[in-house]
Amino acid sequence: MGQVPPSAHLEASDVATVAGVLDLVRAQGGRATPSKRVLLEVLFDAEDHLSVEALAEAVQARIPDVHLSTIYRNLEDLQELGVIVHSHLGHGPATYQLATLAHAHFICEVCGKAVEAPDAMFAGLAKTAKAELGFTIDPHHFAILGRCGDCS
Amino acid sequence: MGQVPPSAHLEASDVATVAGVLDLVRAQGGRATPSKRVLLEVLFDAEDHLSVEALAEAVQARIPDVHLSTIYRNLEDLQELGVIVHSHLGHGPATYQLATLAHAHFICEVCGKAVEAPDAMFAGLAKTAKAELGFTIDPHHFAILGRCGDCS
DNA sequence: GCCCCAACTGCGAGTGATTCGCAAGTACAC
DNA sequence: GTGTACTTGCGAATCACTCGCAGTTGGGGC
Repeated sequence: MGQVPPSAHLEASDVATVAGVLDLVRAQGGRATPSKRVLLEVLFDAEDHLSVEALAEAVQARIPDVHLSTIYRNLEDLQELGVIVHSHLGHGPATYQLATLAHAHFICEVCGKAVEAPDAMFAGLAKTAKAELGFTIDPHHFAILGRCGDCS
Repeated sequence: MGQVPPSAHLEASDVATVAGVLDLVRAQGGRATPSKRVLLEVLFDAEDHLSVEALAEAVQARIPDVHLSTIYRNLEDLQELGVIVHSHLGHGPATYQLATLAHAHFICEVCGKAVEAPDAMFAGLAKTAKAELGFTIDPHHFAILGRCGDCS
């Protein structure tokens, strides 16, 4: 800790640092445990989404005895706090990342390549879905399949 | 069989009837087995997508001893032939339906309601994805999450 | 500082969906 | 009819999680 004042009246804000998230965890009645801290450090360091397997490997590199079920439980807690999200990039296990970095994906069903899709690309669909179906879309959760340029 | 001539030179066409699909199966070196026939009848009768569990129940109502793994294997074969597709409507098991009936879905992440989305709604996204990323999208496979009008 | 207890953890077993290996069964080309 | 390659039933295996439980520990309260 350092850049965050010793609490007093912090309000679920400053989720931009590991320490900030741990303050939020405590504010919600949780505990700032080593496994949670290291998991957060890994997530903050990650450049893209990670599978639970990859997360576990990274966490266990620093704390060897952290059990997979603990990773799952911590991920679930952090999701409930809204700090992270998971998404499904095709079949296979889910991937996790910081909520602030969430984005949509196109996955090539031939070569498996994942392409990140800018949110702006979904503006039209979001508008139509809202207007015609009353539906507010969140395009981040499930990837959209298709074929990349090389495989068309 | 009846409306399809006894083969001779049929060309993977007429996939609009059970008999037509079974001809295609044979043409590709497969066998027209009872379990495959009944599975197809169930799929042709179905109005919407069915889970493997529902399919198995319907098939077993007519042929009690069909094993789940047989259902899975037949579904896989029919997918390879392009006759059916499966899609994921949120977490939970996949659902299957005739390829000709495939469409996209919006799923409410609060109440779970599934809304069918007309393909036209994706025309803009398809165009932009193609133009900007070279990506040809197939929006049918994974549902898009969000909130329905009632839950917003 | 110390205490206490709810939150957390490791561990192993359980679950749900799907896949696999194998030996017995059967569709269908010849 | 016959042979054989495709199918099937069955049970075990796998994969991604989830759960129950008993022991551990963070951190608010004194």
